[in-house]
Amino acid sequence: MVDDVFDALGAPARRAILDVLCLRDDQTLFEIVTRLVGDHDIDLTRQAVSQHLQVLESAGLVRSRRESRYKFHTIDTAPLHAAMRRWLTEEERS
Amino acid sequence: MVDDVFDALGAPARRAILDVLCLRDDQTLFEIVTRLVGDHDIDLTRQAVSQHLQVLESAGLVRSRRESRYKFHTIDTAPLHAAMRRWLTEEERS
DNA sequence: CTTGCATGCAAGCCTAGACTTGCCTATGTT
DNA sequence: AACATAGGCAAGTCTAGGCTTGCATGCAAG
Repeated sequence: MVDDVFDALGAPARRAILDVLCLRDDQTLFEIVTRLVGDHDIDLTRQAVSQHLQVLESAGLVRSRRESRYKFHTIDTAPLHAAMRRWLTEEERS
Repeated sequence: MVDDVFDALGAPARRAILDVLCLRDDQTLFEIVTRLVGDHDIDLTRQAVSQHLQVLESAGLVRSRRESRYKFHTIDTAPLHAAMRRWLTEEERS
C-alpha cells in the first residue's frame, strides 16, 4: 500500500498531475491534459494521462467521481502522510 | 532537487536500503548488503547496492563518510520533509 | 610484497513501464 | 438520425534505468 504510493510518485508526469490537481479539485481528464500542456510544458496524449490517473487512483492518491459523461478527479493527500512516516524517528512522527 | 528525492524513492530496493539505514547509522556497504539479504529477502549484488547508494546520496537522502578503506553511510531525512510539503495545504505545512 | 578485503569504474544486458496508435462505448447536441 | 465530445481498452513500440560482469584501486595484515 505504502509502496504503491512511492511507485506512483516515481514518475515526473504523475507528480505534475498532482500539482495540477492540487490547485483545483474536481477536474476532468481534458482539463488536466490542457493544464499540463499549458502550465507545465508537459506534452502528453490524453491516453497517457488517463493511464497515469489510474495508477494514482489505485495508489489512493486520487479519487474520482463519475457524472454523466464526465469524470472528475480530486487529490487525496492522506496516503502521503502515512507514507512519509516510514523513515521518521519517533518524535518526528508527532 | 525535490524531483531527485522522488526519483530516488521510486525504486523498491532503495526504499529497503533506507529501511536498513533507518535502524542503524554509519553502516558500510557490506553491512547494508548483508542486512538486505538477511532481513529483507532482497538479493542484490554489492555493485547494485553501491549504485543505489550513489543515487540516494546525490538526492541528499544519504550522507557518507570515508574512513581508510571503509565508507560509512547515514540516512538524512531532511530532504524528505521538504519533498512532502509539495502537495500539502497551507495549514498542513504547520 | 603478497594476499585478502572493501570499494569504485565501465560497459553491456534486459526488463518494466511510459507512451503511442487505433478502435470502441457512452452521453449530449442539433 | 447524424455528429461531436468525454472517456476506455488493447496491443505494440521503445527507452530509461536496474542489475550484472569483469577489471581496477586502495588499504591492511601477515
